[in-house]
Amino acid sequence: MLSSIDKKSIIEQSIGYLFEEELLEEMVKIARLRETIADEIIIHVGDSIQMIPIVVQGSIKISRESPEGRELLLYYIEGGDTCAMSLQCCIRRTEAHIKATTMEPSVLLMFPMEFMHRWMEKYSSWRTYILQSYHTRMLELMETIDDIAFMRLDERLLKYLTDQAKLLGTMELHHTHQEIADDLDSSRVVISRLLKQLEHHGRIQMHRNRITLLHL
DNA sequence: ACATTAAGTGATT
DNA sequence: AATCACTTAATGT
Repeated sequence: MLSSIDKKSIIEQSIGYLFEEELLEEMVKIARLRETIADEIIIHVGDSIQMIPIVVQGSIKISRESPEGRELLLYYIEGGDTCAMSLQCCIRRTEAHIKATTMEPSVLLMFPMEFMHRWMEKYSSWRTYILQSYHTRMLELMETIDDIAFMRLDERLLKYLTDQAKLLGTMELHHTHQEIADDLDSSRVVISRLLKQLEHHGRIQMHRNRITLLHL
Protein backbone atom coordinates (compact mmCIF):
# COMPACT_ATOMS: atom_id res chain seq x y z
CA MET A 1 0.00 0.00 0.00
CA LEU A 2 1.04 3.55 -0.64
CA SER A 3 1.23 5.82 2.38
CA SER A 4 0.11 9.44 2.40
CA ILE A 5 3.76 10.51 2.27
CA ASP A 6 4.01 8.65 -1.02
CA LYS A 7 0.85 10.34 -2.13
CA LYS A 8 2.53 13.70 -1.80
CA SER A 9 5.57 12.70 -3.81
CA ILE A 10 3.42 10.98 -6.40
CA ILE A 11 1.43 14.15 -6.90
CA GLU A 12 4.57 16.27 -7.08
CA GLN A 13 6.26 13.98 -9.56
CA SER A 14 3.35 13.26 -11.86
CA ILE A 15 1.38 16.50 -11.99
CA GLY A 16 3.48 18.93 -9.94
CA TYR A 17 4.56 20.86 -13.01
CA LEU A 18 0.95 21.47 -14.03
CA PHE A 19 -0.50 23.35 -11.08
CA GLU A 20 0.33 26.09 -8.61
CA GLU A 21 1.52 25.31 -5.09
CA GLU A 22 -1.70 26.12 -3.36
CA LEU A 23 -3.73 23.79 -5.54
CA LEU A 24 -1.15 21.03 -5.20
CA GLU A 25 -1.34 21.28 -1.43
CA GLU A 26 -5.10 21.03 -1.58
CA MET A 27 -4.79 18.02 -3.85
CA VAL A 28 -2.45 16.23 -1.48
CA LYS A 29 -5.05 16.65 1.25
CA ILE A 30 -8.10 15.41 -0.58
CA ALA A 31 -6.86 13.05 -3.26
CA ARG A 32 -7.53 9.37 -2.92
CA LEU A 33 -5.15 6.95 -4.55
CA ARG A 34 -6.65 4.12 -6.49
CA GLU A 35 -4.51 1.24 -7.63
CA THR A 36 -5.95 -1.07 -10.23
CA ILE A 37 -5.12 -4.32 -11.91
CA ALA A 38 -5.22 -4.71 -15.71
CA ASP A 39 -8.61 -4.75 -17.44
CA GLU A 40 -10.42 -3.21 -14.54
CA ILE A 41 -13.48 -1.21 -15.52
CA ILE A 42 -13.22 2.20 -13.88
CA ILE A 43 -16.37 3.68 -15.36
CA HIS A 44 -19.38 1.88 -16.82
CA VAL A 45 -21.81 3.46 -19.23
CA GLY A 46 -24.60 4.87 -17.15
CA ASP A 47 -22.57 5.31 -14.00
CA SER A 48 -23.07 8.53 -12.16
CA ILE A 49 -19.61 9.79 -11.51
CA GLN A 50 -18.61 11.06 -8.09
CA MET A 51 -14.86 11.33 -8.57
CA ILE A 52 -12.61 12.86 -11.19
CA PRO A 53 -9.71 10.59 -12.05
CA ILE A 54 -6.24 11.68 -13.10
CA VAL A 55 -4.00 8.91 -14.36
CA VAL A 56 -0.55 8.97 -12.82
CA GLN A 57 0.69 5.56 -13.89
CA GLY A 58 -0.42 3.08 -16.49
CA SER A 59 -2.98 3.65 -19.21
CA ILE A 60 -6.71 3.58 -19.71
CA LYS A 61 -8.82 3.12 -22.76
CA ILE A 62 -12.09 4.93 -23.27
CA SER A 63 -14.78 3.28 -25.35
CA ARG A 64 -18.27 3.86 -26.51
CA GLU A 65 -20.78 1.13 -25.90
CA SER A 66 -24.01 0.50 -27.77
CA PRO A 67 -27.06 -0.89 -26.03
CA GLU A 68 -26.63 -4.16 -27.92
CA GLY A 69 -23.25 -4.59 -26.30
CA ARG A 70 -21.14 -3.50 -29.23
CA GLU A 71 -18.09 -1.43 -28.43
CA LEU A 72 -15.71 1.01 -30.04
CA LEU A 73 -12.46 2.30 -28.69
CA LEU A 74 -12.35 6.10 -28.79
CA TYR A 75 -9.02 7.10 -27.28
CA TYR A 76 -6.49 6.42 -24.57
CA ILE A 77 -5.53 8.26 -21.42
CA GLU A 78 -2.09 8.00 -19.90
CA GLY A 79 0.13 9.61 -17.30
CA GLY A 80 -0.90 13.12 -16.21
CA ASP A 81 -4.08 13.05 -18.25
CA THR A 82 -7.65 13.15 -17.14
CA CYS A 83 -10.91 12.21 -18.76
CA ALA A 84 -12.54 15.54 -19.46
CA MET A 85 -15.73 13.71 -20.33
CA SER A 86 -16.17 12.65 -16.74
CA LEU A 87 -15.86 16.27 -15.63
CA GLN A 88 -18.87 17.26 -17.58
CA CYS A 89 -20.72 14.34 -16.08
CA CYS A 90 -19.74 15.47 -12.61
CA ILE A 91 -20.65 19.09 -13.01
CA ARG A 92 -23.92 18.44 -14.78
CA ARG A 93 -24.63 15.38 -12.62
CA THR A 94 -25.45 13.35 -15.67
CA GLU A 95 -24.48 9.78 -16.23
CA ALA A 96 -21.39 8.55 -18.02
CA HIS A 97 -21.61 8.07 -21.77
CA ILE A 98 -18.44 6.07 -22.02
CA LYS A 99 -16.65 3.12 -20.53
CA ALA A 100 -13.17 3.40 -19.04
CA THR A 101 -11.03 0.29 -18.75
CA THR A 102 -7.46 0.00 -17.48
CA MET A 103 -5.07 -1.59 -19.95
CA GLU A 104 -2.44 -2.48 -17.35
CA PRO A 105 -2.02 -2.17 -13.60
CA SER A 106 -2.45 1.55 -13.06
CA VAL A 107 -2.48 4.23 -10.39
CA LEU A 108 -5.14 6.91 -10.38
CA LEU A 109 -5.67 10.00 -8.31
CA MET A 110 -9.32 10.49 -7.50
CA PHE A 111 -10.73 13.87 -6.61
CA PRO A 112 -14.25 14.25 -5.22
CA MET A 113 -16.36 16.22 -7.61
CA GLU A 114 -17.45 18.83 -5.08
CA PHE A 115 -14.09 20.53 -5.55
CA MET A 116 -14.37 20.94 -9.28
CA HIS A 117 -16.50 24.02 -9.29
CA ARG A 118 -14.35 25.87 -6.80
CA TRP A 119 -11.12 24.87 -8.51
CA MET A 120 -12.46 26.17 -11.79
CA GLU A 121 -13.03 29.59 -10.29
CA LYS A 122 -10.01 29.75 -8.06
CA TYR A 123 -7.13 28.28 -10.06
CA SER A 124 -6.21 29.36 -13.55
CA SER A 125 -3.84 26.39 -13.83
CA TRP A 126 -6.81 24.10 -13.33
CA ARG A 127 -8.85 25.90 -15.99
CA THR A 128 -5.96 25.68 -18.41
CA TYR A 129 -5.50 22.02 -17.64
CA ILE A 130 -9.14 21.17 -18.23
CA LEU A 131 -9.37 23.17 -21.45
CA GLN A 132 -6.16 21.64 -22.71
CA SER A 133 -7.47 18.22 -21.83
CA TYR A 134 -10.68 18.81 -23.74
CA HIS A 135 -8.70 19.98 -26.71
CA THR A 136 -6.39 16.99 -26.93
CA ARG A 137 -9.29 14.60 -26.40
CA MET A 138 -11.13 16.32 -29.22
CA LEU A 139 -8.16 15.96 -31.53
CA GLU A 140 -7.82 12.29 -30.68
CA LEU A 141 -11.49 11.78 -31.26
CA MET A 142 -11.21 13.35 -34.71
CA GLU A 143 -8.27 11.15 -35.53
CA THR A 144 -10.29 8.10 -34.56
CA ILE A 145 -13.18 9.24 -36.73
CA ASP A 146 -10.78 9.71 -39.64
CA ASP A 147 -9.42 6.22 -39.09
CA ILE A 148 -12.87 4.69 -39.13
CA ALA A 149 -14.00 6.66 -42.15
CA PHE A 150 -10.92 6.52 -44.34
CA MET A 151 -8.77 3.58 -43.35
CA ARG A 152 -9.27 -0.01 -44.34
CA LEU A 153 -9.70 -2.38 -41.45
CA ASP A 154 -6.31 -3.97 -41.95
CA GLU A 155 -4.62 -0.57 -41.66
CA ARG A 156 -6.68 0.21 -38.61
CA LEU A 157 -5.71 -3.09 -37.07
CA LEU A 158 -2.02 -2.45 -37.61
CA LYS A 159 -2.34 1.01 -36.14
CA TYR A 160 -4.20 -0.42 -33.19
CA LEU A 161 -1.42 -2.88 -32.53
CA THR A 162 1.35 -0.30 -32.74
CA ASP A 163 -0.61 2.13 -30.55
CA GLN A 164 -1.08 -0.55 -27.95
CA ALA A 165 2.59 -1.49 -28.09
CA LYS A 166 3.68 2.11 -27.65
CA LEU A 167 1.27 2.69 -24.80
CA LEU A 168 2.10 -0.47 -22.95
CA GLY A 169 5.79 -0.17 -23.70
CA THR A 170 6.10 -3.70 -25.00
CA MET A 171 6.07 -5.56 -28.30
CA GLU A 172 4.32 -8.50 -26.65
CA LEU A 173 0.60 -7.92 -26.63
CA HIS A 174 -1.50 -10.27 -24.54
CA HIS A 175 -4.72 -9.75 -26.40
CA THR A 176 -7.10 -12.36 -27.70
CA HIS A 177 -8.49 -11.90 -31.19
CA GLN A 178 -11.88 -11.40 -29.62
CA GLU A 179 -10.67 -8.51 -27.46
CA ILE A 180 -9.15 -6.79 -30.47
CA ALA A 181 -12.35 -7.30 -32.43
CA ASP A 182 -14.31 -5.71 -29.58
CA ASP A 183 -12.08 -2.63 -29.48
CA LEU A 184 -12.38 -2.13 -33.24
CA ASP A 185 -16.05 -3.10 -33.38
CA SER A 186 -15.33 -5.92 -35.77
CA SER A 187 -15.74 -9.67 -35.51
CA ARG A 188 -13.29 -12.20 -34.23
CA VAL A 189 -13.23 -14.11 -37.51
CA VAL A 190 -12.26 -11.04 -39.50
CA ILE A 191 -9.54 -10.03 -37.07
CA SER A 192 -8.10 -13.55 -37.10
CA ARG A 193 -7.86 -13.44 -40.89
CA LEU A 194 -6.29 -9.99 -40.97
CA LEU A 195 -3.80 -10.94 -38.27
CA LYS A 196 -2.79 -13.93 -40.32
CA GLN A 197 -2.20 -11.62 -43.28
CA LEU A 198 -0.04 -9.37 -41.13
CA GLU A 199 1.91 -12.41 -40.03
CA HIS A 200 2.50 -13.43 -43.65
CA HIS A 201 3.75 -9.94 -44.37
CA GLY A 202 6.24 -10.27 -41.56
CA ARG A 203 4.73 -7.59 -39.35
CA ILE A 204 3.79 -9.78 -36.41
CA GLN A 205 4.16 -13.22 -34.94
CA MET A 206 1.16 -14.99 -33.48
CA HIS A 207 0.99 -17.28 -30.50
CA ARG A 208 -1.91 -18.33 -28.37
CA ASN A 209 -3.11 -15.34 -26.39
CA ARG A 210 -0.09 -13.37 -27.48
CA ILE A 211 0.99 -11.31 -30.46
CA THR A 212 4.56 -10.18 -30.99
CA LEU A 213 5.01 -7.00 -32.98
CA LEU A 214 8.14 -7.24 -35.09
CA HIS A 215 8.54 -3.52 -35.66
CA LEU A 216 6.65 -0.34 -34.88
C1' DA B 1 -10.38 -37.87 -19.91
C1' DC B 2 -13.43 -34.22 -20.54
C1' DA B 3 -15.01 -29.44 -20.85
C1' DT B 4 -13.92 -24.89 -22.05
C1' DT B 5 -11.94 -21.34 -24.60
C1' DA B 6 -9.11 -19.52 -28.47
C1' DA B 7 -8.13 -19.63 -33.09
C1' DG B 8 -8.56 -21.36 -38.13
C1' DT B 9 -11.36 -22.19 -42.39
C1' DG B 10 -14.79 -22.63 -46.24
C1' DA B 11 -18.99 -21.08 -47.87
C1' DT B 12 -22.47 -17.49 -48.25
C1' DT B 13 -24.22 -12.77 -48.42
C1' DA C 1 -16.20 -7.22 -44.38
C1' DA C 2 -19.65 -9.80 -41.74
C1' DT C 3 -21.80 -14.06 -40.46
C1' DC C 4 -22.56 -19.02 -40.06
C1' DA C 5 -21.24 -23.39 -39.15
C1' DC C 6 -17.83 -26.27 -38.24
C1' DT C 7 -12.88 -27.87 -37.09
C1' DT C 8 -8.64 -27.89 -34.65
C1' DA C 9 -5.58 -26.64 -30.96
C1' DA C 10 -4.41 -25.30 -26.34
C1' DT C 11 -5.52 -25.10 -21.57
C1' DG C 12 -7.87 -25.94 -17.20
C1' DT C 13 -10.10 -29.34 -13.85
